[in-house]
Amino acid sequence: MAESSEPPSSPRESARQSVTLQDIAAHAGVSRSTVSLVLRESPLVADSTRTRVQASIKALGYVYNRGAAALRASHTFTLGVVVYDIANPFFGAMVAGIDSVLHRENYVSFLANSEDSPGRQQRFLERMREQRVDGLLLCPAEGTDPALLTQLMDWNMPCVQVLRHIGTPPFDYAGTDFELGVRQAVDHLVALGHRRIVFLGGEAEHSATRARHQGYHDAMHAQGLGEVLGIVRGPVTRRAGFEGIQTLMQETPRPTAVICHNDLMALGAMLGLQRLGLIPGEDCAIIGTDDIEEAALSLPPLTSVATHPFSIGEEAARLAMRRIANPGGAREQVILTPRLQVRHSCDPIPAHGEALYRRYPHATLDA
Amino acid sequence: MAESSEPPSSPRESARQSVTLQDIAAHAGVSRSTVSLVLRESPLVADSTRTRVQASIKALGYVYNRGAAALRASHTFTLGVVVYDIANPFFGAMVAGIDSVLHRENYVSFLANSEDSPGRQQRFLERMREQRVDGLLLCPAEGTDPALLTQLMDWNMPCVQVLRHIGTPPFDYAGTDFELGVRQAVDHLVALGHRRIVFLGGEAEHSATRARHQGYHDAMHAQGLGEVLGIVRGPVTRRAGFEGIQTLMQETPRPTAVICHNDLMALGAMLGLQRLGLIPGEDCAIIGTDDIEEAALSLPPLTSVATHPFSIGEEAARLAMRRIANPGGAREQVILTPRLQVRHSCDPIPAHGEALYRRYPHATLDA
DNA sequence: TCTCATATTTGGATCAATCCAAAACGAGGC
DNA sequence: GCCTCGTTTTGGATTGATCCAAATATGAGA
Repeated sequence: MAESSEPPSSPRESARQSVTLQDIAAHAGVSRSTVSLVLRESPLVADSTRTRVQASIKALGYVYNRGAAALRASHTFTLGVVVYDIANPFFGAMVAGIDSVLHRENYVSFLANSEDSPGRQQRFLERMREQRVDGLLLCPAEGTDPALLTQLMDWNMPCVQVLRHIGTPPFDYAGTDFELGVRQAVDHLVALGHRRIVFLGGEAEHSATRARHQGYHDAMHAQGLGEVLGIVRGPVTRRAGFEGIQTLMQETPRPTAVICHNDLMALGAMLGLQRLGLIPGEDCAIIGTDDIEEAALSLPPLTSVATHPFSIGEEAARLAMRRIANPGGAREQVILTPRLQVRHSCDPIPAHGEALYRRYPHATLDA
Repeated sequence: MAESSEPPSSPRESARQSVTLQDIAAHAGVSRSTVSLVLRESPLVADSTRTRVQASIKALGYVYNRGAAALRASHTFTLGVVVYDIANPFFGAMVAGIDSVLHRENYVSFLANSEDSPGRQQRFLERMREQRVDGLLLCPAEGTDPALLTQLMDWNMPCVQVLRHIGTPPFDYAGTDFELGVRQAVDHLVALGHRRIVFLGGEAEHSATRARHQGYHDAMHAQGLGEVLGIVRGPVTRRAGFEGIQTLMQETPRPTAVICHNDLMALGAMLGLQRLGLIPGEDCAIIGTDDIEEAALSLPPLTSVATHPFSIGEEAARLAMRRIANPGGAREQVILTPRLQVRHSCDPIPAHGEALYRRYPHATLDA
């Protein structure tokens, strides 16, 4: 129906169907099998043969058919990647890290954005199974049933969890030490003289949140501030930061410092302070998590726990490569060390005159 | 070698190789062909048969093999997507838009980050051909040879260009009206009383830059400001904005307003002003392009030409679906209309006392 | 020159689906 | 009871590579 009589515009020799191994073999005077070996860069074939075959491949304009190869071979050189919010620049950087490693390894990846919906995630994973991908990189959607891991094992599908994890060890995982990160933030604030330190964000539904809350709890206790204030649970969006801090600032006594679940929240929180006519750093210190690029550009520049998304992506991809090469090997957890990137959102600014921020009482998230 | 004697942990019946159409057929008492028709939701099969077959499929735990299907069928329900900077939140949003459409259409996509390298892009495209993807969504890397389009036609590979385009029409394209966007920015500034308006950024190596420059040129002439100032070409990164504006501010007479190629540059430019002790809006108005999420969060909130990346992604994906369904159809260009999102980076702030921004003379991109 | 080990090459079976032309079925009409 | 026509179903050919065991070529040493 949609089949025109002729391939519209190719004066070349794509006229016939398509060139196959068989054609190359005939042209080069060898067998199909030998051509196949050349394509796969097998050391078995003699140099002279290899050269001849390669010439034929070029001459006939051969195109390798991965689908056909995959039918028989055990690998597809293909990976599935699931993130839950690709619009978040943190994940953009992470995907860039993944891509850089896969490119070197001659792998290619399917990407899906689960939007934190376990159903959507599940559909994609099933599709990946149908595509016979060699493995998965998975940032599990919030609320994912831990049984998913068992399912993937049943499927015999290597899976590296990234950033968040579900189920119980051992599993493959690449992420950062969130507990340490929060501890660094708390210690930094305490050193600056803060005691009323709140942790803002997270619903405790997944590991990355639990780890942060645990880190906060432990660090506060270690500093002898255990019960001074606490954790405010909630979503982790800009808006949640914007609104959350405004609520916090109405409490008495006020907190003097807030550590945010991620930079998006922290940037929202700074805007929220401004909305109240307060000054980030002076009226309330703010620390974010992730150190996305934007963090350096806010006013004041945001102090943030750098979690190195690009590196996490690289490590996750490398781990997946190792697991694919050795499916039975011991599971690994690659935990990067975060680093507190100190900027100016905790500086007590020497007050002189009207606070500049108060010039923008109209600051909102939408305008 | 890496083959353990037993699939490690599946008490289920994945014990044997894998379930094929043949097995389903036997179980349901029909032929292979019928099962295939059921899988493809053909209206040919009788309801009773369909039900029976579906039951068998479920009972045996069948997994569709896309590789095998692709070998014979004309479609793979697979797409290749190439962007040049996935870490840029603009592209994150665009990819999210693409993903949302593809998900509805039961398509799945390979993603590559070309890093604006034509070589890397070419490698990926060849790989996509090997994978027999049904089509491509391509944001061409800077410096891509226009002959690429001819090559893709030779390959018989549908391709929708996004945001940038190479070659000459007709081709499929989805993007925004950059010329109009810049015109809106210029007109807005002129209405505020500005005359010394500079356009900052772009190397004129690709369509999206040329269109912006053209739009600037036309709008300035329409306003009778043709030769007042001009375009400063260069890279389009945050750093370029940061440094570019500092150079501009040392010229005499200074520009009073700067329109930036994208928001990243604009955010960098605002920081650059602060570094000089100048105030965005008051000492120099700034307008960005894209209206990424961060734009609302800067201080002052950035006025920006909204280009709706999510919608562009959706439109591009929909166009690709149409082209795949009808390869011979007339090429389409889907051009969205940008909208000037006015915030406060052009407000002449009533001066009172020391400018708050001057409190952060240490503002840099790295700290 | 013959043997034996090593280095190359090969053909047939196989992977798991789709395509297609033809066969089987079932219900009306004559 | 036979014929026709539309609806379902089917078997065989086909897609294009890899796997594997066996065949052949090559070279060194006796």
